[in-house]
Amino acid sequence: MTFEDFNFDEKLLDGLSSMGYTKPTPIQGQAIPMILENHDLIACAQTGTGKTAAYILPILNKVLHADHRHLNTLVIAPTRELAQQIDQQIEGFAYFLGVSSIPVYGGGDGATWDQQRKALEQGADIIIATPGRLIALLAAGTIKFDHLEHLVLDEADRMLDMGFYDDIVKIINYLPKKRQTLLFSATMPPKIRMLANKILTEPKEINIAIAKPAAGILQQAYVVHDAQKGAVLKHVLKTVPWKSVIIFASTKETVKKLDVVFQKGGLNARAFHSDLEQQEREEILRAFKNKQVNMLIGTDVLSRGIDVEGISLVINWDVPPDPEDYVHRIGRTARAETTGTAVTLINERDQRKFYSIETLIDSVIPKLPLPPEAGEGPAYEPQKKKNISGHGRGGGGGRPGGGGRRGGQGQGHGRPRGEANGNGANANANGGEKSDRRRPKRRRGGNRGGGDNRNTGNAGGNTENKGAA
DNA sequence: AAAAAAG
Repeated sequence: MTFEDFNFDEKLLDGLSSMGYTKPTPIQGQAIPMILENHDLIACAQTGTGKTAAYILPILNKVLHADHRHLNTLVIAPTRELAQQIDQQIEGFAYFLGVSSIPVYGGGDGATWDQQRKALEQGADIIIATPGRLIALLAAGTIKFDHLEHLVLDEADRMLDMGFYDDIVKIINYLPKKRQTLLFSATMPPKIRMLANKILTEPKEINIAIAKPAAGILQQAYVVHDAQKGAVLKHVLKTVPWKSVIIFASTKETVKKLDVVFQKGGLNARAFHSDLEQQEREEILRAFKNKQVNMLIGTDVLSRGIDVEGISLVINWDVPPDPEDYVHRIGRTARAETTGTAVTLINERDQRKFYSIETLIDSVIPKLPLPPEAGEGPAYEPQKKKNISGHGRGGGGGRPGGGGRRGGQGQGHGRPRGEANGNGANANANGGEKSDRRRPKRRRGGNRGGGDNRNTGNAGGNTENKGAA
């Protein structure tokens, strides 16, 4: 299949080939014809699947022949950075097409507000907005959507997580009833279904996304006490090759603390979170993309959608509260057919959360032994039972970081894609069917045995849960 | 149980 198959306008095809687009991704192959046929669409897909182009290209093809005096398309996205990025991607094509787009989001000073107003007065074909500012502009009467033809909700699940349900409904009340609506979401929880029923008409459905990280990502974890995180972080930064790295933490406070440490260490790092001025956020991201800054310490505001080349390493200082966020965090590496490493530090409190991630992605992530300088860590026992005090398995030999057991660890890195974990644990070879919703209740094999840490008896633990209903 | 987004 090629882009020629879609009967795109010559100008768009020229643009595509000069930008190096050759072959549609799976989601593009499925979504583009449906969108061209004016169907509403629910698409389960993550970033990194070519999702943005999947809706932008057919919309651009239609906008080419539309009346350029009116706003034609509204894209709503959860974060400002994502809105910017979508806008930039559109600009890339617009260059060839004479189609215009405006990003609209808050956080700037008064000047930004005025700029956006002015830009809107000049008119544009496509507007990419975050909900808050959009509502403000609608309420002020600055934006008129009387002739809108397309509405896109990007990362819809994320937006609902962030409490935007009412805002979205409010925005939709300003839109013409007759329009094409496209909803993209990484997951399909009931709330998304409800929203879809409310705002879509006889939608087609596509399901591309498997909550499964790209094949090029080598995933690893260390089971640690809090006090050991620093030493392990250092070790990882030293032993895994990287040019640009993102270190994720779940709270702004943690990000700020880490930043202080990094600055003291003289590292070329910047913190990234929502307490920063928007201008600063933009400047930092720009510097990171330019490689003037090579380390970013960020909250989950960075975890979705941000596409920066050359991030070969992602470190999770902690386990994200929402398992989906894990997939998004590590998806910042290994973009565009490259490979990358994702390392997660798991303390005692986070073990259950990490286990639910392993369940979600249906694979067991290897727990590496701690480097000697970090000392000995706790065991990985996410399914901890309330043991009657005294017995239980205690710690005998079950330590992933078990002393002296480091043989052959270094080779974990830089492994070619496809055998990321180097063991059978990645039981994911199927095309990604998620029939496997079971939730094992039993304690798994864990790291018992202290043998080859890459593959400790987890498989065995998994087979048991058939009986559990 | 945390972040983000309007000001």
